[in-house]
Amino acid sequence: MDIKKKIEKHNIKATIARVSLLEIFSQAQKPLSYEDIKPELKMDKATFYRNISLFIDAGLLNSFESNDKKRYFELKSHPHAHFICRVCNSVECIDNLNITLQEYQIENIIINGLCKQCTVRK
Amino acid sequence: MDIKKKIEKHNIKATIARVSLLEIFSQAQKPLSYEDIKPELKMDKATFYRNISLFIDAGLLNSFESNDKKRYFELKSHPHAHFICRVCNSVECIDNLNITLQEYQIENIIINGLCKQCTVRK
DNA sequence: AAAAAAATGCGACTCAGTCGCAAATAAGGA
DNA sequence: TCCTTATTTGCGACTGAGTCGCATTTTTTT
Repeated sequence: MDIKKKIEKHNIKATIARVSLLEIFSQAQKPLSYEDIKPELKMDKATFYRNISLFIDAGLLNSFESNDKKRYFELKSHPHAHFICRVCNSVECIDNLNITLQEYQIENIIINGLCKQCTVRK
Repeated sequence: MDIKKKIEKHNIKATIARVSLLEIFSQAQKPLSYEDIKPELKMDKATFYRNISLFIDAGLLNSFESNDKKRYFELKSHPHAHFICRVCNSVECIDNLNITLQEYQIENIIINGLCKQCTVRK
């Protein structure tokens, strides 16, 4: 089981709850909010957040806030930016965008505005 | 009264509550959260949020989420990015960063990571 | 000045996220 | 295998941002 090893590599015990949680993120193609995950969640809300924090601290997960007050989580794979549409609230991953800032260490970039579809409709 | 005119320009009635609210943002040098504003707030929480939404829809204010689960508001003046530090949670305005995305309309950019001070301390 | 429309305050509510604690599960000896 | 200890989990209660309906106040219109 690949995921189990991935967890244990970070000195975290691979409990059933944790493996199933990371599995959800592995199968997703884009960031997920608690609301997205809730239906298929087999653990308590508190446990969910505790494990999410654990994964974030370990560097396995990334989290950021949308403009619609939702917090999104995703697997920390390759660094990339996220575009969040003000109108339709969709979240898109933006690759091939390289920004550097002197003396700052960038971990995530969120761009707010109008997505392709919503720009056209204006 | 400058602020009053600014509000009325957007077809919004310049009530006392609204003028006082925009005044707070005019005097601030950086984005403010509800928590920051609360002490000097003279209106009800509901009214505050209603007026904030109004200003945002009118394009007078900008809002974005920090990584510490707080929502920040600021006057929409010149377009610029924001840097939020994962460690000290400080919010900094980043000028002279120009990013363009084909077919997307960018309204705000939030960069998460480690700020200058916290990068050094690592 | 009266009637209609908009803005506000109030209270109740929702929902994400947190915390303490007790029960359950896992790990480590002897 | 049994006992002890450390971790993890579920449960319930709680906080705090943000929303909603409704009655009251303020503003606008006729």
